This record gives sequence, structure tokens and C-alpha cells, in this order.
Amino acid sequence: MSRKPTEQGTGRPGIRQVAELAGVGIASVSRVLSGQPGSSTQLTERVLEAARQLGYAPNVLAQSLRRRTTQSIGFVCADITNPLLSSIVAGAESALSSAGYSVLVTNSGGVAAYEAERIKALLQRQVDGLILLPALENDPATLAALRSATVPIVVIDRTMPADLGAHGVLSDHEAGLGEATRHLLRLGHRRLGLAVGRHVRPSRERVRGVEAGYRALGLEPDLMVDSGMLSVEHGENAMERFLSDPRPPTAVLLGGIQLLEGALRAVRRRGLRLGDQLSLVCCDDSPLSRFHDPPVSTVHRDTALLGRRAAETLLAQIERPAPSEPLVLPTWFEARGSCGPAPAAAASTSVAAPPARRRSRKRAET
Amino acid sequence: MSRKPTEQGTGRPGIRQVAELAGVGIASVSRVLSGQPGSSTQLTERVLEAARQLGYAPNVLAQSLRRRTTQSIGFVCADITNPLLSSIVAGAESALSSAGYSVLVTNSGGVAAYEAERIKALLQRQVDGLILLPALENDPATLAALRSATVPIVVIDRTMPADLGAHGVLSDHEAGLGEATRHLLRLGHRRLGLAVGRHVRPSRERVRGVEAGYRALGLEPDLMVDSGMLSVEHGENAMERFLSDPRPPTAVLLGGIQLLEGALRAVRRRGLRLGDQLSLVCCDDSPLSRFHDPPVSTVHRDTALLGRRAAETLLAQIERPAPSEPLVLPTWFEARGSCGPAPAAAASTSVAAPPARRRSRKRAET
DNA sequence: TTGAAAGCGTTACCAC
DNA sequence: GTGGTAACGCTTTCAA
Repeated sequence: MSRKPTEQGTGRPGIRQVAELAGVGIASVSRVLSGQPGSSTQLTERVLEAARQLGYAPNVLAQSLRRRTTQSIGFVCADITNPLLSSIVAGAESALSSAGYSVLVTNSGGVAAYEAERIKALLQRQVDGLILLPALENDPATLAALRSATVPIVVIDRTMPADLGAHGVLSDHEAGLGEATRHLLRLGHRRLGLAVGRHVRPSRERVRGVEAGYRALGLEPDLMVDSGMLSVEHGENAMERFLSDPRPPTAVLLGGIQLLEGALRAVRRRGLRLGDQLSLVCCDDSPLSRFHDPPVSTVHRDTALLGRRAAETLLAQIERPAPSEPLVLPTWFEARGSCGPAPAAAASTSVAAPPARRRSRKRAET
Repeated sequence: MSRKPTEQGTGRPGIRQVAELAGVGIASVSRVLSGQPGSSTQLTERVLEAARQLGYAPNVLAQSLRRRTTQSIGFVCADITNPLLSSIVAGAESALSSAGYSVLVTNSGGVAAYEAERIKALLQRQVDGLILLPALENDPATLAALRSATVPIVVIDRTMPADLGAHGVLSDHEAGLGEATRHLLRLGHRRLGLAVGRHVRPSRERVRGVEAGYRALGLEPDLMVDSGMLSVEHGENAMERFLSDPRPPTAVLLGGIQLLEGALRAVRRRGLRLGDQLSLVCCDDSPLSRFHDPPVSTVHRDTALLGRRAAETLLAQIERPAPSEPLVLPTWFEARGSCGPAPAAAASTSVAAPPARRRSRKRAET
């Protein structure tokens, strides 16, 4: 050894320091510490002891550069602030970090331009995979960024162009809304309002679910759809629009929890009693839905599971890439007090009345 | 060139490919692409063109290894699922990624053992700094992990041992609870209930705030404190405990949004009318608080700002480490319908009555 | 102004 | 079994 390369004055100890202290070769240290077989117990122990003594921790950056895998994945999310999304993120993070992966989270705030940038940045950081919960399904910049990826991609609740080769983990929104719709129809409602987002799979599915619900009971859909940006304001506006229609729906379905507060505001302003004068269903549960008086009927799903499945799908694809069918997770309807018989219609249709619900509010005071 | 090292069959182009295509040295490519001055326009253009043509994107891993900075930070959070925390994360993420940093988020789920592990993992990934929102303030494993860090640490809303050298970004919980308390006292309440978490700064501060509120009006604190794990169940149990006390408080303060749903459950079960028979204040706003009937009085704070300030503090410390005073952000009280005059007490004390609130519910029906 | 070469801290291939 | 040593893909002296 004619020349010591790195004197490593301060700074954390490197693998060389360990090797030196243990009096072994640097390669042996690497072998022992990364748990590869084929080292004598002798050597193994000396290395371990030296590492412990120096408080050595490997530099993952260098490992990743060499091993060509970073054990990290990127999670691109439109809005972590949304409790639904954050629970998806949490579900995924938990599964991923149990598997030894780190998660790089980026919050695009729904701005498509950012989204593409963040995706590129993650790719340059050499993430081993990507989980996406994008605002849009067809933003050209985002798609371009994704196309340049060579790592597996899992998309949650979105349908991206097939040529991306992305793997899907989806919620079966159609089923839940079908259930909800049939419930409402059996209560005698005939005209429904539905507020949804724009240009994303869940919105399309929800519309289809409601229409399917009508057809399942042999009825022709009589549906007002309002699509917007899924905000509190959107909720309020949509509800206003529904209620001021010449032929207003007697029941409204909200395709997103962000709509609830605004919608309730409009309902309250009009002094309408939910479950009586107007029935309401909201997609995804929340404390507000559970605790509102009356509680708001809900189309449920397990969001943490959605995140976990996305993580598992990604890990499987990282391990062994292969084409895959989208994974579809269930959605189910829970009737609560916000749904009641249609106001003026005493079940005059041929459809069977629903099993009597436990509510029995005096409907006086109107 | 006697030997071509990397033939780079497939895989993404490296800096060498760019250099070769541009017919320049590898160092020049580096210089041009990282925007260093001192390259002829000639060369610059050829490099840029070649890079564009190959779709070259630098490998951040290699850059980081060489530059000894990863432009990434770690965010350790007890529970992203909590809307408050997720909005803090979002605030920080936004500031950090604008500054070109990536954020590694880990969700400890409040399990201290995980927390320490995740911190170590982040450190091995050579993050340039750490933002912490830990479950506990004094977990030995977590502290040990943190002590081994050589990068700046910012702690949000926690007081960690001083020898850590961590920088603090805090909320002034004491002020908000003082305000709330004075409001309640002026309404004639004399005995208050306070539910808080365990062993964390916000809880201590909240207790102090309430006590200070009493003293500010020349009163001796008459306070029931219930500390627990800040869950829905905790909220329910605490409220039950308060209400079944031989001398029950006439107003309750909840030190955390997670408590609200449970507390309201207990209130409803007892058939108590908020703002009449019982007054209620909750720390941090939520749709449920805003939309409850009556709306729940709230101690507000700007959580996104908290995250942003944490990020800014960290960036400043990364840039130029220096001792710092904790940054304290404001908290303020908003009275809503859930607070009313103390039931049996007709302001018989010397304290001035509050400015009449606009509520005027008929308090019959009891 | 430009380029060769020496690392950054690892891993993995080869000889010994 | 063990230990050189050549990469991994980049940045940064240092000479030219």
C-alpha cells in the first residue's frame, strides 16, 4: 500500500476504516456486512466487532450506485392533504418500509406541470418504481415523463394509456354506486343528482354505476350529473344547481368527500331536512358523515388496503416484471339516516319497498 | 483510448455517451450540464444538443456521491393519516421541492421502535437534514439514532433534549388555550375539563395555557385533566369521565382533533345540548367542527405554515449551520356555537360578561 | 477553454 | 476463504 487514498479526517467511518481496524481486506468487510456467505466465523466476528466499535453504517448512496438498485420508490400524489389520499400513502408506506424500501413522496397539488417535473426528478434519483395517484389521466407532460421510465409503475384508481405498461390498482366504484342507487330507487326516488370530478376513472365509473343501478331495476336513468374539480365550492355549487333545477332530484350522490361540506352548506341554507326532504349519499367515509345529524349514507372502501395493494403490486413487479391485470378492490354501500323515502312518492311504482330502516323520525315540523 | 470501459448496451445513456456523441471530454459535459461557467458557446451548444438527442438525464445518485450532498431530506412523522400532520407534511414538501429537494417520508405509526429504525435508514441514505414530528419526546432509541446524525434536525411541536442541537418550530398552544379559557370563564364557567396527550409539548402547553387563563382573571384553576393517547376512544372516555364526575366541568377543552368524534359521541349519548348544558372547545379545525350543530369553538393554527417554516428552517441550517432559537407560531381562538353561558351560573362573579354572542337558541325542552 | 485522471464509498469479479 | 482491483456515473482538481 504505497499511498493511503482517503485519510477521512472527520466524517463518518467508511468501509476502509473498518477493514483496517479489523485487519482484513475491504472486500471481506463488504461480504460480511451484506450478509453474503463464505466467510470464516473468525473473520466475520472481527469485522462485526470493528464495525460496531466504529459505529459504522454503510453509505446507501454508494451501495445503490454499485448495486444498481436504490431500494426506494417514488410516490406521486395529487394532494396528501386529502385524508383519503394520505391514508393510501400511509398504507403503501407501511408495506414498502417493511420490505426495506424508502418512499419519496411528492405532492403535486394537482398541478399537472409539477407532476411531470417531480416524476422526472424521481426517475433521476433512480427510484426502483413509481406509485401514482395523479390529478389527471392524460396530461401530455406527465405521460411523456412516465414513458421515459424503465422501472415499473403502479397507478391507483386511474386508467392511463395502455402503452405505458402501468399496473393498475383500482376501486370498484361502479359497484358501490350501483348499490347506493338501487337503495335510493327502492325508496321511491326516481331522479338523482350526481356530482363527480373531471376526466378521471372514478368519475366515469360512478356515473356508470348509477346508470347501471337504474337499469338493474328496469328503470331508465333520470340523472343530473355535475362534474367539477371536487372541492368544497364544487360541492356547494353542484348542490345549488341540483336544488334549483326546475325538476330537482330528490336524492343526491356526492362522488368525493371533498364535496360534502359544501353540499351540506347548501342543504342547510335551504333549510332542508336530510332523509326527509332530500336524501344524500357520499363516497368515502369521514367523521363528518358519521357524526352529522342525520348521519350521511356512505359508499365505503378500504383506502389503506388500496395503498398496501399498490405497494405489493409494485414490489412484485420490481422483483419480476410481467404484464398484469388491474387489481380491483371492493366498494360497499352503507345506508344511514340521510337516506329516506322520496318526498312525494309513496312507492307508487312496482319496485319493492326496501326493508324498513330503523329510523322513525317524526316528520312533522316541515 | 485502448479500452472502452462501459459499453452500456441497453440502459440509459451516461455522461460518457453524451461526451462521445458531442465529440468532447466528459468533464466538459459535466461542466456544461451543471451550469458552470467557462465553456465556449461552441462547446456548450454541442453538448446540449447531444444530451437532448440522447435524452440524457444525470444520475443523481452518482452526483450525490461525488458532491457529498443528496438534495434530499427525511421527514419522520408519527401519523400522516392525521389531517393535521398531513397538512404539515404538505406544507414542508412544497417548500422543499421548490428548493430542489426531495422528501423521504416515513410514517412511524407512533411506534417508537420503528421511528428509530427509520431515522437510521434515512441517515444511511445520506439525507441532508431531518424534519421530525415524533410520537414521543424522549424515546431512548430515537434519541440515540438522532444523536448519531451529523445533519441538521428540525423538530416540529416537540421539545427534545437540548444536547441534540435540534431546531424547533413550535405552535403557541398556550396562547390559544389561554384565550379559550378566558372566554369560557367570562361566560361564567368555573370548572373546566381538558383532555390532552401524554408527554408531549403541546399537552403540557395546553395545560399551562388553561391555568394561565384562570390566573389572568384572578381565579384559581379548577381543572380536570385527562391525558391519554389522543384517539377517538380517548375522546369518548375522557368526556365520560368528565361528565360522570361528582362535580362535572361545565365546559370541556379537547387538545386534539382526534378526540372530537368520541367526545361528541359521549355528549350525544347523554343527550346534552352543546352551548347550553355543556360548552366545548377543540384544538385544530375540521369539517366536523365547522359543520356540527352547533359548530365547535376552535383553537386554530396554520398547519401548512408550520410545515413550511420547518422546511425553511432546515434549509437555512443546511446552508449555514448555526444555533437558533425555536420559532413559535401563533394560535388563536374562535368562539362558535358550542360555547355558551355556564348552565346554572348567572354570571354571579365580578368578571365582566362577554360581548353577547349572536346565538339565541330557545333553551327550553330540557 | 478543455480534457485526463483521481476519487466519492461500495460491490463483485478474479486471482491467490 | 480472502483480498486486490476494476467499475458504478459523476465532479473536480490539475495540466495542458
